[in-house]
Amino acid sequence: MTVFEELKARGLLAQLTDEEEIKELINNGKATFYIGFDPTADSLHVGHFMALCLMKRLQMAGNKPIALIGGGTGMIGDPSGRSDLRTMMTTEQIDHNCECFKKQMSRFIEFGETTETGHSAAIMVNNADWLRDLNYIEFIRDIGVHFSVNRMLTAECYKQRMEKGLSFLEFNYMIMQSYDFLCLYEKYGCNMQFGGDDQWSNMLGGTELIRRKLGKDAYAMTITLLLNSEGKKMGKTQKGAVWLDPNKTSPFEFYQYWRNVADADVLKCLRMLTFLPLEQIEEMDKWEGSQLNKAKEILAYELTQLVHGTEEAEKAQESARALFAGGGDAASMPTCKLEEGDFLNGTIDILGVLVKAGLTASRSEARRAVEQGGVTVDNEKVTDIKTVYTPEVFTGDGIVVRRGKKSYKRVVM
RNA sequence: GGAUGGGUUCCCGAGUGGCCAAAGGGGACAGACUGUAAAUCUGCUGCAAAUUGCUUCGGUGGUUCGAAUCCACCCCCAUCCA
Repeated sequence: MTVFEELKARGLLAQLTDEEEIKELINNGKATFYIGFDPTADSLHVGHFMALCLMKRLQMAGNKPIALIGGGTGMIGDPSGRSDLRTMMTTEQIDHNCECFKKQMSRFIEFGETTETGHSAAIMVNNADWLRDLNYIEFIRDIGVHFSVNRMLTAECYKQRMEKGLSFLEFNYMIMQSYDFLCLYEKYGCNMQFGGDDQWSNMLGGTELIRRKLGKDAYAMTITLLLNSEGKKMGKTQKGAVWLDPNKTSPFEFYQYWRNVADADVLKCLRMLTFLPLEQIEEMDKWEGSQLNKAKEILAYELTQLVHGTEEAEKAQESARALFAGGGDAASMPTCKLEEGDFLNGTIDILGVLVKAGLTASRSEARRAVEQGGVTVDNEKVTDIKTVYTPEVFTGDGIVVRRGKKSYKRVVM
């Protein structure tokens, strides 16, 4: 199976400028492609992960990947798929985020020097290098002439914003991204750009700019956004994105997120996010009912392994099994340490413990949780909000405090 | 710069002097049911030393016994005009 066929079979392909040409290029390892990542936070998330997987797949097929970090475009903020202006970040923040991105990416993609031998080694560039020092007049004379405002306004990404308002700053985003493509084309012979489906209009801007400016052909292809069965973007929780940084989303939380996807979404996730052979996935497609739970476990394990490594994946799986299937020892259970100062008159009440452990945001919330029967300490339901604990119970292994079915913490001294 | 309509809690949205910590919906959380799923039902959803007190309706001042609600100025958003 060729790379192209595989991508297609996994349901990853969304829109392509020229299917035949792209197929030809990537199947034969003749593509030098780039994917841009704007440093909107200090960690990558699941959406980025998909893009990185795509990079990896194409790299394995002999193509040369360029990971573009948007230290320049991040200064502007992509309006695509947004209903309002992004909060502007300071240059320091952006640079910090770029550094974080760099570190995380190196875990997934093999980067290296561009040598004659290692022609498929990936390279990483930052568009801050050419965007931040642009001269406005020169730039709009040189690049700006090639863009028709009339046409830009018809682009989907701007249309949505016509109701809520769109600032001139954001309006320029497409031009910046197009310019990136042009620069990479000239500098590295980058002839292809990939990205999320929401990037389509920005990417077309680039191919068109290259055609107008250089009279050359460049291609663009988008990957399907990972949506759940309800049409919402996956990889988001109430608390925010599911991060790849273990300090922001622990391997266990990460595992749990995938362990808990809806029935309707498991197979799609397996196909789009994992590297498991398609035949194996097709086999799982026949599973039904509670058997799908097995598929969810596989999904969660596979992804945790890809992102956090085998050891962490094992640990997360162990903990999950111990916790939900009962019995066993939750080895890597998240722990919270109490200080002397947390005790008042030698005791701490259950509400205090819940807040301290981060299981509830406030004492009021903790109170409600207890009153509703959602709190368990060492497998015993706590019903009295006045329950207090003395320091002794936290010595040794401490106690296991559980809020609801899925959040728990070991509390020690 | 001018005219008009707006800014309410996580989101949408009601509220035009006290009965307002603020209707309704969504979401989130918890309970029942289950398969760590979905659907459904129930509860709950500002904070706390908790039958009470405190802080909150874009901001700052003011009127009033009392303001999300009235007044002044300011900031922000949308639409139309320039």
